Amino acid sequence: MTRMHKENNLSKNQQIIFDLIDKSPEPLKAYTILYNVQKKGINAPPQVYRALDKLVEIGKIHKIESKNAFVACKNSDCEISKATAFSICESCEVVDEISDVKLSKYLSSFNHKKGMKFKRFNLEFFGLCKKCK
Amino acid sequence: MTRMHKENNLSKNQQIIFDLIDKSPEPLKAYTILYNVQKKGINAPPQVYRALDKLVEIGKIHKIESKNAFVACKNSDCEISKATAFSICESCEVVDEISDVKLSKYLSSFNHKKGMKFKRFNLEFFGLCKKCK
DNA sequence: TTACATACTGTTATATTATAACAATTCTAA
DNA sequence: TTAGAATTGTTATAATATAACAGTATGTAA
Repeated sequence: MTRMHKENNLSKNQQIIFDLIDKSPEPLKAYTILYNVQKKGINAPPQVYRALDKLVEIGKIHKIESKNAFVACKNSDCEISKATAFSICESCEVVDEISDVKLSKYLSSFNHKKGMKFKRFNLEFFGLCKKCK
Repeated sequence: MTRMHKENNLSKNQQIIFDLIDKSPEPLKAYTILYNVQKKGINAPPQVYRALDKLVEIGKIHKIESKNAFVACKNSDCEISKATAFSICESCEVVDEISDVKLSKYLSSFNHKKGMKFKRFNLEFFGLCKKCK
């Protein structure tokens, strides 16, 4: 077994999969990732999903729920990983992570009337990007 | 073939499935719906998904993306169906649609720096509800 | 250094969610 | 009344995700 890459805090599989997502200009789906890492010895879905789960948990990537796809976090080393917002073009499917301090603060301090305490949110905007409109 | 229930704008299958979702205290998944409407002659997944797609399109129901489940719209006959917000308890899984005019206005008028024009958004808050915290 | 707990890996099988494709029926509006 | 649009029914299959189990690596505390 190769040694783990603990110097940067990610295990071997986590690093391979993070690198792939981080280099991708678009959100990647789990099975697209699988096909692309089979040459590196990652052969089965559970290996991909486990790495994805961990990367989401530590904020290195985010899941775009409406697309079942994953993007690397672009916001200052994932400080706001529990407060995510994305813009999604309905035509060309481009996804951008929105980093807007005011928006983030506004939502983070939003209080539910029914007394719920929020720890996390995910916001997905849909529309047409500059090119497509 | 039985006649369609056009008096209220929904087809037979759409009405059956909407009624089920509307009566449910919790979000329903597509296959849970399927199992529950088989006695009414809806036998196959495409019949369920087609009705769901249409109901989402016309704003009678919403999809909770993080749960792949569907809830009836509770907001004044679905006027804001293109601007949805939900609170989700991570412990008991209770989901509530948030109807907060200020929040809705704030997000509807949010402008993306990159010049994207938004037509729609979906916001999901996660935390612990009153009972669970 | 050992031994224990925790995290990670590999693997097979299967569960869950969703759509393609095609044929037929029903509805609606002109 | 008839043509187009929407809906239905059906079979098959695609796409997404997890269960379960066995083994390996790593950190840490005795």
